[in-house]
Amino acid sequence: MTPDRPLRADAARNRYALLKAASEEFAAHGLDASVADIARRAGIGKGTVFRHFPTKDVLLAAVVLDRIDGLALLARELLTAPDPGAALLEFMEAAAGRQRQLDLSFLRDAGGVNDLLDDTRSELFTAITALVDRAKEAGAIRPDITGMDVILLMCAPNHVVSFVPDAPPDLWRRYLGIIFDGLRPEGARPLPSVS
Amino acid sequence: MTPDRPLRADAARNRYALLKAASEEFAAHGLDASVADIARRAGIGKGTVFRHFPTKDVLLAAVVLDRIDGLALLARELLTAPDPGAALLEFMEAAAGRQRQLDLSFLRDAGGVNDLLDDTRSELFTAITALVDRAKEAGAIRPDITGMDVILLMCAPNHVVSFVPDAPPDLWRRYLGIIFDGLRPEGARPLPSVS
Amino acid sequence: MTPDRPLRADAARNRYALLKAASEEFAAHGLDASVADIARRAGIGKGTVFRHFPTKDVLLAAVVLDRIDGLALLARELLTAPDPGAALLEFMEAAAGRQRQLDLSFLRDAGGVNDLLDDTRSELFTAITALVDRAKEAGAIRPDITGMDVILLMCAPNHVVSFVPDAPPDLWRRYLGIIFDGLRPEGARPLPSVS
Amino acid sequence: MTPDRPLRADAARNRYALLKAASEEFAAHGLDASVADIARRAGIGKGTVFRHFPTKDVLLAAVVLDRIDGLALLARELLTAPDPGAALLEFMEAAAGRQRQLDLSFLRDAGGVNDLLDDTRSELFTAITALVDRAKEAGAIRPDITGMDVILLMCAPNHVVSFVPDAPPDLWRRYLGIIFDGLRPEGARPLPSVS
DNA sequence: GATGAATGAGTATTCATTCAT
DNA sequence: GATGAATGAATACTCATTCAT
Repeated sequence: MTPDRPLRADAARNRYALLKAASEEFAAHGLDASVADIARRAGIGKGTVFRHFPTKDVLLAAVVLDRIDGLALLARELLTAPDPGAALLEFMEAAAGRQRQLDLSFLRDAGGVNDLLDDTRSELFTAITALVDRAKEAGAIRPDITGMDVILLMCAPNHVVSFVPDAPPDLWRRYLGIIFDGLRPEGARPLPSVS
Repeated sequence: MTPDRPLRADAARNRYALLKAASEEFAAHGLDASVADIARRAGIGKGTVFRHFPTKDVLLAAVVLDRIDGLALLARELLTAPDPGAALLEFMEAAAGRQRQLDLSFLRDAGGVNDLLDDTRSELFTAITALVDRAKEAGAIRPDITGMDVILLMCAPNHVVSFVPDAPPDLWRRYLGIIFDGLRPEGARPLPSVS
Repeated sequence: MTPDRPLRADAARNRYALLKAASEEFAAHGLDASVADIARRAGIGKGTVFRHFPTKDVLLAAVVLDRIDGLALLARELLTAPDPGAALLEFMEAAAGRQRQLDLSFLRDAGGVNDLLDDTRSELFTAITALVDRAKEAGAIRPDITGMDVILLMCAPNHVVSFVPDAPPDLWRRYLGIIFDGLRPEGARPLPSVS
Repeated sequence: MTPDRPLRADAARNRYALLKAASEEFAAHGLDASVADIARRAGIGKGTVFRHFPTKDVLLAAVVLDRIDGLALLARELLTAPDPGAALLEFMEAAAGRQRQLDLSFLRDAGGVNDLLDDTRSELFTAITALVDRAKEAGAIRPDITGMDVILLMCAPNHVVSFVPDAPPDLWRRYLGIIFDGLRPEGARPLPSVS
């Protein structure tokens, strides 16, 4: 994330605008977002994009890294919240809310490009697992749920909503509510074992 | 679906191979799947693809129609099953299972090409709503769930699993289990109202 | 023109319909006329087109040959008409009139495919030259005009008219009138010598 | 014609080479000239063609505009020449001479793409009509000739010559001579009235 | 003999990436 | 350092021609 040596002021400004623009374009058009559009939205030249990120894939990885990093930070903060169940819910809400701007699908596609990214992903995973364990200990969620389950399911509400044209902006909360109720211990049925 | 007049034997074989190959390629590469790759996978020439389907969009619509049609059929059958709750779960399992080869995202993208497709989509929606209503009357699922919720959520398990590299082939069952538990009346919390 | 051995009745019918359709399609769309459209217009299958003419070029040559042959016939008949000047004008009118269905541009593009075509072209040239010589002897046209001039200029009126969208169907007569007046001896200026 | 702001040196060079190559390829192969061939002839990449002109049609329009603009300029200049008949002949000679590289057929095919083109075409028409009127007043050409006649007929010599393989490069002068004699008042016959 | 399904080379156009300015 | 012009591989689609039915 922090580059090897400090950037010149204008370069830093460009890098920031670039990441923001890329995040928005990727959110709007998926992986098909064109470098030209990203550059235009950032108000810089196409060549400058490639000066900052040698390929489009690396740019994508940087955008994803930004997201993951923010989520990992939040997850660590919530570890000290008083109500573990509420903390987990709050985390999932925050994740879904931010994600609306950038489908975490990209998590899937941005692997192998950047070691830092893999590290940050691990940190996120660790923090979420801790959140989940606390919630389980508090009896807020059923015991057969793992951190990975939460990571995976927190992506679902936005994905689900993406099928609805002109969806109200907080429709995702409905699906997060349902899914979170599925995580609760009340009325839980044993989950199928997976081969 | 069934073409106007019977196809020549080779044409029928090609059409079948083409739909299968298209389904697989679209599943693997999304809408970016190239016609050339589809043709190669089907073992036919590029031109033959266009003889059967005048544009890539129409081909996509045909693939999607195949899926939707099968699902609608199943949903109608399950309307007469003895246990309404089990029937709904079975439907969602079948949907998720078939969908593993073709992300229903395509539901979203293949509109407007084919009237038959729109009709079949409506039929699917009607049948699912009936399934849901029966399950609600039987007390198998909470009363604030709609047919649309089910349609949307039944897409989630596969999406969720798509983030897992080398996932076991039935991992999706785990997430369907969790989500279905979220649909149950036990321990249900009121869902957030949506603006 | 006459094929090596007599065709079966249906084949002959097809061949005739094919030549007619090809003539019309070439007239309407130029060399870009598609074999599929020609076949459709003739009411026969595409494969049958290729049974009669091994390539599109050969089909074109056959169409052109038909035209040339008809013109050559007419030119020979007019050699015995009483007024040589009127005969030449009549020939040019007939040529332009028929040509409206098939731009003789094809004369240019259909060479080298068919010996018979080259022969017939020669016959046409001979007959026209004779028509011109008679007209010159009668003082109806200026002496520095050759048969080739007439061949070339008789194509011009239709070409000229092709630039006019929605041209009245006999606009070409206006331009043939002007050009023919240019062939007359009255007011003729010496033509530039050509290197 | 002159672009909005000065092009970089290399871009200007490319643009010029591109227009030249396009003009030649269109002349040689008509509208079927391929963009790839044009690019190759210009010595630039295919993509560069599309940077300069967003579609093939626009490129064609640019080529045609170049021609028309030059002709309109010349026509306006000749309006002040001392001998109106000679001025008209000179104009037609120039038109035919330039046209040898680009059949004005394109006048017909490049419409609707470019407003400037339509305007320039109108200017050309106005100037030619003025040239013709002056020549009529001077008695150099017959009174029943219009500006449109001249526009149409000035295309004819090159078309006529295009049928002659290996034609001497100034053969068109011969046919322009004949046609121009047809425009003269001496020996003019009434033109057929057109429905 | 006739048909039309299959083929694949060819076309216009896009876009990530490189490089001259 | 920044720019945007140039590049060419890739893509959807067409059509003359071949060949199984």
